[in-house]
Amino acid sequence: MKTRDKIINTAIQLFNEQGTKAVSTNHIATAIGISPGNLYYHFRNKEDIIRAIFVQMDEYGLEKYQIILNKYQPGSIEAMEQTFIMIQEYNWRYRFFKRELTALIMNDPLLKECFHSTNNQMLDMIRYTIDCGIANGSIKAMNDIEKGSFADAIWLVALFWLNYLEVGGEEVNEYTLRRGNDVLRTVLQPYLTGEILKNSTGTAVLHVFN
Amino acid sequence: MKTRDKIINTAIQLFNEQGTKAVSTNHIATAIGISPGNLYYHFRNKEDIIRAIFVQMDEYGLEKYQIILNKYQPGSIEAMEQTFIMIQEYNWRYRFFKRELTALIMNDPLLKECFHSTNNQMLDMIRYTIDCGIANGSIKAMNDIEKGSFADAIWLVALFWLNYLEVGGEEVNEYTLRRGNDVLRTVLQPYLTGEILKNSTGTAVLHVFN
Amino acid sequence: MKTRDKIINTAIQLFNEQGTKAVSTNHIATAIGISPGNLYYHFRNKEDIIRAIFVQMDEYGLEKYQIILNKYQPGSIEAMEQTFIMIQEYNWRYRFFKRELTALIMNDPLLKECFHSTNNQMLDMIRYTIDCGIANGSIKAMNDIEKGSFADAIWLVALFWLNYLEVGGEEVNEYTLRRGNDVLRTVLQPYLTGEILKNSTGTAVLHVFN
Amino acid sequence: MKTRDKIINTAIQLFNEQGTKAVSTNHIATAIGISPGNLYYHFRNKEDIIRAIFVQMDEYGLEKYQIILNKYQPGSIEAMEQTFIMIQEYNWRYRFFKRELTALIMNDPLLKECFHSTNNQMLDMIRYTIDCGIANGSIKAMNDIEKGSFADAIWLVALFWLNYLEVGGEEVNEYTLRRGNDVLRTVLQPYLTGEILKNSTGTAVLHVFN
DNA sequence: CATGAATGAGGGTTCATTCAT
DNA sequence: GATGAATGAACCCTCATTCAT
Repeated sequence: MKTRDKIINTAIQLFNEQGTKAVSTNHIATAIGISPGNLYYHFRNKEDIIRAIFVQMDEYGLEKYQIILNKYQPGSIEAMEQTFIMIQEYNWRYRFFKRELTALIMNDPLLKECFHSTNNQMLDMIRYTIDCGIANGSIKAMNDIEKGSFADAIWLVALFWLNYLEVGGEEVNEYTLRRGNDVLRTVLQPYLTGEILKNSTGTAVLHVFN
Repeated sequence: MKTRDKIINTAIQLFNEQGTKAVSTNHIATAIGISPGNLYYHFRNKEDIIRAIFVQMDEYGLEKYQIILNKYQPGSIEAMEQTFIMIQEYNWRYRFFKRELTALIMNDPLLKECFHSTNNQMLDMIRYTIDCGIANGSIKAMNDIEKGSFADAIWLVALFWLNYLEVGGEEVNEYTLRRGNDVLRTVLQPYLTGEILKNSTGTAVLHVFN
Repeated sequence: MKTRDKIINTAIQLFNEQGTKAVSTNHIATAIGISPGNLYYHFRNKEDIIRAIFVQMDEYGLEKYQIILNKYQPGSIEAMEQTFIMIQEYNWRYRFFKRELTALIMNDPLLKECFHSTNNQMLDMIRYTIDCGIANGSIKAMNDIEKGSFADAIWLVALFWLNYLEVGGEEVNEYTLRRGNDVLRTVLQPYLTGEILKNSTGTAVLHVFN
Repeated sequence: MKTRDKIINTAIQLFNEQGTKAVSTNHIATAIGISPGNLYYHFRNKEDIIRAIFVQMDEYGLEKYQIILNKYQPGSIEAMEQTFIMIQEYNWRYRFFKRELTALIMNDPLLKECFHSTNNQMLDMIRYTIDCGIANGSIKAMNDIEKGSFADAIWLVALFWLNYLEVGGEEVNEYTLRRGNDVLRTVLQPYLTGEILKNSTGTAVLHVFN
């Protein structure tokens, strides 16, 4: 693996374990076995590393989402569930990021802009998915205000389920993630036309988190 | 005002504005106009300040909640809405705390225990409220698993609406808080028996946030 | 007991346990249950406390020595043994002082002078005792140079036996103190005329150290 | 000279002059002309410096002792005298260490263990030397208890002669060191078989202390 | 690409001491 | 005699960052 990638991956791991403030650039360099100077050859500063991680996050998320879109009908229940699972896996993989999001964004306007752009794209996708669902009859019709709140509710659950678990002192595992899916379904189900959501099997999640 | 209270209040303000890591104990002391030594006369260390803030938070939340319970029927829609508004105000007042929650809890086991205890109490209250609602007929009957997910959904929205706004780059104001109420209603409404929730007027929120 | 004496006694105890640098004036005040201001009403500063302890030490040592002189013939073996035991008890009671002696003296010229004066008095007493012993025939005759070395040897053992134990990682107790007496006898015996020193019974030491 | 060595040497010098507590890490750094950060690049903390000094002490003492063993017959009077002179030189070179020994050991369990190990080795060597002396007839026969006291007496004088001088307010110089040798001889001589110890010329000491 | 010694500002914290009450 | 809040210098140590090699 290239040094640059080693830095990014090691940084992600250490940030997840200890938080960005507790992990110094020298810690990262030591963990990889390179010199502090070398780290600064590849990145201008610590923020630069975090921004690079964000770029990776972005690409990773998009890629995974494309896979889902290729497999499942947009607006279908399956697509929604798979997306939720994917987002949880994503949130777990980069969990330091969401945990410290506000602080990170406060200190780095560039990152702030990048993040908001991505976040808005995701919300747009959700709204588009809802529109698809309404169009194909799987979701009940609703006006724009209702649609906005519905999208917010879904995105809120997807975004913060992991934080909700952490904050509640619960481990992140197959079972607690399935519970997240149940919560999402609690929000979704009343707005679906008829088809009853199958119980999540959790298998998709299972092999992802280890 | 006593020095101890000045320290707590100034710390809250600076933590909210810049985050706990960016605010040094000397910053706090300077902001108040006292010596660094004096700050350490009143608190053993930085964590001690944060714990003292948490104690204040706890008391503040309980007090506000009592006021609501004295005014509104537990399990009623009004009580829920008022509680939601109250929680948002609370979250805003101590917004650094929720933003950095995981990191704070990671570094201070004492705080971790305190927080989990409070958090579980809140969840218990929500479940109790749901039971009241079911008992008095305002909420549809549901089994225990459904009830668990329903409570999680409600608590998730209440806990993280502010973070959702911050993360989305939206200001916290009367309008965005009302939207939070709308999202909560999106989740609640389908599980209510008949009575349609009135649109939130937002007046209660209005004078609270300035 | 008067506050001033409480301060001195508590300071001795804490200094013995933790060393003078680790024990702050506030620690002393807290340990007694008085305010820091009150401590500074009784003593001008920390050094002043240490000097007061030294004065107490001096009086204590003199007093104990007088008791021995009243009971035993100066220059007799019994007087020497009793004196040795007394000095060990004294060194133990104020053990922080000998441990940190050089450092304390370095930082306080006043204390330095006081200590040297006392120390010289003790050496004079030893030389006088030797003279007595030679005069009454219990100690072999020797020239002045030999007498000087002999006095140094005796005083060295008496002064540093406790430090020798501490440095060697040995506890200070009845047994190790008796060993100190044996070492002293190893130095003394060859210079005595005929009378064989009785084995130390240790009883005198026993009830002193608890 | 390498920075690491500069730190060690400067630390020894300053510690000797002012004591370990009075000398801050910043003092050391300033004295060398390096930044505080650089000092902490080479040593984890202040204790680490002291431990490094101890390691140097150990090596230095062993090396010097080997030289003596190669030149003089073990158990011979010459070897003892040379060793005594060497130990005084050693104690002077690292005089802060013996002065503060108990305090240093109290605060650093690692150092404690290291020191005790070295100290026991030295005592073992002395006992071995006595055995050699008895075996080759230069030291009178004695039982084990006597041997133990004899070894303690010798080691006590060797260890604390310098402290005895400091505590007595005497300078450390050629003359006072020779007096130390005289004291040692006062203890030794009665236990030697016949050969009379020559007066120490002190020449070996002379060129060592400047 | 990479090293690693070096920088220096700043962080949390302690403590001898003061002083108004 | 006594209180206790307050001071401020100093301490140990960290860390993002630089730069000669």
